[in-house]
Amino acid sequence: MTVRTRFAPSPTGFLHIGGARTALFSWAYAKKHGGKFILRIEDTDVERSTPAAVQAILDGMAWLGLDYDEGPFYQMQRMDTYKKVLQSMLENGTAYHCYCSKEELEALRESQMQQGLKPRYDGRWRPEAGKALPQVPPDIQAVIRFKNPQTGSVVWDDLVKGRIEISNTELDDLIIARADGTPTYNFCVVVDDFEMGITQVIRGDDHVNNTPRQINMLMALGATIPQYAHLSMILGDDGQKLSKRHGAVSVMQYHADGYLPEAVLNYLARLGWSHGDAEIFNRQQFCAWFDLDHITPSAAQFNSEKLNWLNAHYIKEIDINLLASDITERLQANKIAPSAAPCLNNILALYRERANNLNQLAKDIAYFYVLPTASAEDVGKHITPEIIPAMQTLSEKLTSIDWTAEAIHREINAVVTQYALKFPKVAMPLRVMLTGTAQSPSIDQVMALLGQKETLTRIQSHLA
RNA sequence: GUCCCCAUCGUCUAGAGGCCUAGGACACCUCCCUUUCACGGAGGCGACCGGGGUUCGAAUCCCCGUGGGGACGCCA
Repeated sequence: MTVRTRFAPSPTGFLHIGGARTALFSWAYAKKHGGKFILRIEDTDVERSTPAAVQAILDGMAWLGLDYDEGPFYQMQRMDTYKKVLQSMLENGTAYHCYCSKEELEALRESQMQQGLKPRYDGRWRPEAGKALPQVPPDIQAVIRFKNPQTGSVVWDDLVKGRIEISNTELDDLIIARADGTPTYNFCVVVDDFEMGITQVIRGDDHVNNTPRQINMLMALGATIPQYAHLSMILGDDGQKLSKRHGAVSVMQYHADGYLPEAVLNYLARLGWSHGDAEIFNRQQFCAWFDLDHITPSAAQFNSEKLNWLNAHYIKEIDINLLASDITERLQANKIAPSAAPCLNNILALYRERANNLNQLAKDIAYFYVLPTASAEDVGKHITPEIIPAMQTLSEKLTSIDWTAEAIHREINAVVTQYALKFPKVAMPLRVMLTGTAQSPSIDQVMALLGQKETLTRIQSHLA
């Protein structure tokens, strides 16, 4: 049987880091087994679903390079199918109408909680042989409930958590269609997983409790039960649960924050999954290695430091032209247009080795295209009155040489010798004058890239 | 409250009864490289939640605690 996995987000917000990992694992599992990966948008919550959120999910997946073989399917467009299944369940007695009002149910829940019981529907409208049902109230629109088995238990062998058994006495008759007739989550999932032939359901472990209900419905529909793999949640950097208010950032936020998708992907892959000691691996390698056996059942805490480390790695690795176009966008976002003169590719070749963030990288090289302003502190510390004569001499020497890093280096050395100084005594003021900061790669290389004219202009402006 | 799940360095993890004096990675510390800051290289610090079993032998299996988390919607 060919593997078919799916990612089924609800479009009520952006694609966050936990959802992205779920998608990644489902995607990788399908790739690994030569199967199909399906994207299904679970938009049956009309109140909260938005087209913007759908787009955000699509964008997030595209950015990470998670392509799907089928879909996106939208549940709201599959109403006819659900209605049909609902009707047949009503007919064969696996579902029934319930006329309880929301207030009635609320009261029931409350009293059960008070008694220390697990709140659940008491089955007052559940048809039973020889049981008299209440009078149908005229003013209430019925919901449809699934007639869950009341004895026995549901058992499945979870691919990450192992065997899980839940007694049917823990379950109640859940609502599968609202009063307005729209089907609810648990029902749509079941119908879709069945009809789409999903073989492995890989999802967050907040769904563990839904699984027995879904299995019961699947059985009522005569479906083959898929395998389930429940992934533990991802905690924030501080060990706290991720929430909209607390660190659950959109994957696109990582793009905005200067991360390469390769780094985020690699990081996410290692969060809860491992392949021996392997830490760095690309998409292809991951797909070849991925399996459900090496997923950790416990929750994982997000660690930005490690993401930074991976980002640094991929900034070094990425194709220089791709890096240049990314950095160009970031420069432009800061109203800086990289000109042809100092070649961006060459600048990046020099700077990528030391960067771990694209925004920082763009910021660090901005001085090539826009005149930097050094802090008074750096100026005062490095451009001292004593060094001015040496700088003046250097400036003169630099006017008549071949503009290469080697030649520049020779001239600096000559001045260092002439004035009996240490190399940094000359290099540091140059750094401050040319880059506006006290940190940069080798100053001779910086000068070579900056160009003779611009270099001399900047030096002179500090000597005048 | 009820049900379910989880538990190895600060963090991510390796670990399928002897390969474990518990390995790797991030972070941190030291040193080296050096033209500043980084990068890179070499070292270092640092963990099996507790208690009982089972076994010749347990990080690994079982039980009980403890701690954490999740679920209990006409949300998904």
